[in-house]
Amino acid sequence: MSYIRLVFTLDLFGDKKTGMMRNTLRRLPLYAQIKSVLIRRIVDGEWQANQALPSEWELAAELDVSQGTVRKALGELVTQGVLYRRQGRGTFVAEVASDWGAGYLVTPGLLNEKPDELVLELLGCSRGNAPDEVAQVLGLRRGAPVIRVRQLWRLSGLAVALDDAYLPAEPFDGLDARSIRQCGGGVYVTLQRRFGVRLRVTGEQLRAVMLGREDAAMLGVAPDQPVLSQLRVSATMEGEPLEWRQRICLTDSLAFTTGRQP
Amino acid sequence: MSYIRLVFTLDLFGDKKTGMMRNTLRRLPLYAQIKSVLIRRIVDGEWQANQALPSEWELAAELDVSQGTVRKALGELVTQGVLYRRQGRGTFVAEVASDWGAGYLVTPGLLNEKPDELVLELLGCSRGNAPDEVAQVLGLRRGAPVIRVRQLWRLSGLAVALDDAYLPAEPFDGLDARSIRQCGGGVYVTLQRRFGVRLRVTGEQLRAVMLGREDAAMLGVAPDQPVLSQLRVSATMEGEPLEWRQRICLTDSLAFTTGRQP
DNA sequence: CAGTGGTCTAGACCACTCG
DNA sequence: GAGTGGTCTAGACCACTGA
Repeated sequence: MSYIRLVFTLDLFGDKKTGMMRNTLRRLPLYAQIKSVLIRRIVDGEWQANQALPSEWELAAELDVSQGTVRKALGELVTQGVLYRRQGRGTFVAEVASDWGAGYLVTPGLLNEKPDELVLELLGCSRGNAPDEVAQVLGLRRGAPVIRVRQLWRLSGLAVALDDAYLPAEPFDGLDARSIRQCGGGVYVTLQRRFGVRLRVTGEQLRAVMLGREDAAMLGVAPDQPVLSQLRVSATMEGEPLEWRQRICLTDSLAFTTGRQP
Repeated sequence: MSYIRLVFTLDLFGDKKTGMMRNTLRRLPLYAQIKSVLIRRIVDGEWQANQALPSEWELAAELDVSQGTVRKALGELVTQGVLYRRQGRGTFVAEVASDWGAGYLVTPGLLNEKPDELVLELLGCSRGNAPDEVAQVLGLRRGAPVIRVRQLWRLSGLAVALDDAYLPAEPFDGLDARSIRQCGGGVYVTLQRRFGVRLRVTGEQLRAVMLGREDAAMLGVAPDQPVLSQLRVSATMEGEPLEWRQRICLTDSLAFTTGRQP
């Protein structure tokens, strides 16, 4: 519409008349640029969770690309879990990912797909220095200031998992137990609402270890039993790692499935 | 070209002239039907592993659909891991999935992406009756005849995992230790080569358990240590479950990552 | 250089949802 | 019935590969 918008569009997308990108300007495919624009606008709060985006045709007109290109961009965001689609209704912003992450707990045996009803409980939020491993993964200097968040997961009252998350302190100045509780207890929800940062899981490792005395006390179970140790790194949509998290998960009565919740 | 081909095409795809499917004939989208045709031809051995398919345009002409539709079908098969693409070269049939499956072992810490060099060793292949859980998952009657395959995984000589796989005996009559060894020791490779069945993992569960005495002996390690217990069900491309597999995985020096190998 | 996958457009119709 | 996502086509150009 405006001059600003016109300049912006030309700069970002190149020559539209031909339907092709100018080679000199080309960095990313059009649909990838559309993705970035949409992510930016979602993170900036232009559309809230479970709210519908403009239709594919409206977005196409607004962004001055074809509907197919918008569709491709939306499709990738759906795959990434940022959006979801409902035929005949529209495209919607997904809820921020749960702190639990992909996968879910089910009764062992692979048939009963009982979705979990996990309850998250914040144990504490403190400041400290980054352990070497955390610093390395998050790209911080040794001993850099970090925020440590400890959480407990309960399934129908019983403790089933214990989380230990580290975030760089610098970009998250106001993050404390109160603000996390205010947002419902989840780190990801809090980062989204308070800092406009939307994280996604980028790496995960699993091991079987013996439950230590301290963790056992936190969980209220006997020590010296085998537990699933889950290591996870999450990053911004742009790929910058911002969270290192370790989880101890009891799997004596529940099994951990990989993949998304159905 | 021929009469047979014409009838086949019309029956399968409906009215091509309009570019739309006739409502009366419609069951699946065109691209999904193309997928089925391609899977059939791949499983039938029309193209071998790492061999190029005809180009998208050739397939489009042959199947009497547009290149875009072929592309969408190929794209989903790439996502499923059946095919892979190389820009400027072509679309190729992927190797049959390894018995190891998705995920891989790495040194703990999430940074070193050292791909594994796992060696598979066949311990035995015997016939027996399906345990109840296996029968239930595979849709067999209680005590139905099954084939049990035991395998050992080694990483630079050291045993790291122990597999216990069950398959229904009926469709796999000639399957024995000799034929599996002949195909390199993998169950999936053997099923593909000898029976034209291509399996894909459809479900996976993980738990932490204590290593039992017998399994410890098989692995040549001390019992009473925590190990990762992995339960997996695999099915044909059409979705019929055909394999139940349990794995014991040592994770004291190696961590198990989720997701595909990079 | 020819051939391949990768991107993009414009236009069309279908299937679903909801008022 | 209007509006949305879902599918399909035809045609074009780009970027990469390998002979």
